Amino acid sequence: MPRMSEAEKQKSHNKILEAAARMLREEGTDATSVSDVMQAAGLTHGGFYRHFRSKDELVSAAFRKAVDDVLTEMEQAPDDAQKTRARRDYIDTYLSKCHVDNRGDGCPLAALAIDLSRGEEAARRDGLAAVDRVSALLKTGDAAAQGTALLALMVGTVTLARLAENGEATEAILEAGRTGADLLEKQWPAAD
Amino acid sequence: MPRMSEAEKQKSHNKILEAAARMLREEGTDATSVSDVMQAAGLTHGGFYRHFRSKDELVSAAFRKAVDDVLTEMEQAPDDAQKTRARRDYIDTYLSKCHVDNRGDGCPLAALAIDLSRGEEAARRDGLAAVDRVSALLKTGDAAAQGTALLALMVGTVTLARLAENGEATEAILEAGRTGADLLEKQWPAAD
DNA sequence: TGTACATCAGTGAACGCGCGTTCACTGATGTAC
DNA sequence: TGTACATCAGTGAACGCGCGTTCACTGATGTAC
Repeated sequence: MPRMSEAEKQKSHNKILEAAARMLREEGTDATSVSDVMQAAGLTHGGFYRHFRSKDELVSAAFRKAVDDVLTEMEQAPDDAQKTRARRDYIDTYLSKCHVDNRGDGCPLAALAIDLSRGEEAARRDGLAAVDRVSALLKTGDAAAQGTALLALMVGTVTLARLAENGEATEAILEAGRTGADLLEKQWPAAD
Repeated sequence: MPRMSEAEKQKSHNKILEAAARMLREEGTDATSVSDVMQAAGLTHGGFYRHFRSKDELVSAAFRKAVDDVLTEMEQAPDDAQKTRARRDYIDTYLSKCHVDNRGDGCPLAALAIDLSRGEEAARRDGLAAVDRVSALLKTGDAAAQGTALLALMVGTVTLARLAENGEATEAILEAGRTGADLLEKQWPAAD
């Protein structure tokens, strides 16, 4: 059966990355095994090291892919009106029960920031780069800090909401987050 | 050498809980082994099951202890003036570099909320109970949602700040969180 | 108060298991002539 | 364009290792008389 063509290899590579990006967000880095990822990608574990040098490298690559997936739409907005709309949609979707219930394709920071912060320096750098990127997209004016605070509130809200099992408690936490986000958007103090 | 007296057993029990409460917050639930905890408590791993039925039970107990440790001071404030002061201190300490750098005796929700949310129902219940308890202490008026939003912002801020390695980036994220917290405290919309 | 005995906290070897990683192997792919 | 051969993507067995948990054992503790 082997060997596959270069095009086939690229397809396998993408499948592994996609499976990892989903599973890592669902279960965390420690609970996601290389074998599980390879199986989800339709391959066997032995071939993993033709694609990545280590599990750590996969985690980094999958995290960056997840960030790209989640942000491309917002970053591609051509003008200010579109940007504002994309930003609104992002916040509304972020603070929704759907996001809380679907970790696998949700915010990579909400799912993995703690794991990354406990890992190697390279992993933390990836995480921090994502923070900067999302913060920049979220701010309404000049204040970078506004975007950062908004992101922090959103990450915290979804993290806490994921502790709730019944819809009522989840919704209460999300609603608190929405009210807070509104405040941070509209009342952020003008830069000095 | 064995057997120890009941008093000695209680001391061992407390040592195990304290070691676990610290190590779990530092490394997370998956990366903290029963053997590591027992060693940190000055015991050998085999005796663990005289104290807890499983690792899951230890995680729950240690999380609850950590929440108690972190909140007792604030909850014991006798009058409103003391409560306000304790609340202020809590927020200031929470959003400090010291808290970012010291996971082991920091906020158990910032350290473990994700792990708990991925675990058994009992673990999630413990986490949600902690959210309710802290939220109630953080709100300034009648609005429970205010406390929840403030907690979410604080948890998110420290989580993101822990991705940064150098003091400058950490401080920028913390400062954004502080400004946001101020806003949530002072500008929260009056209840209808 | 003293004695006989059951209890059980703590020890350390052992259990089965899944982990990340390595390796010999297969055979289609890509390349050099 | 056809042929010979090196490359290497993917397979599946195997590696050492640390995990959570169990267990036979020890001997001081607590209890019953």
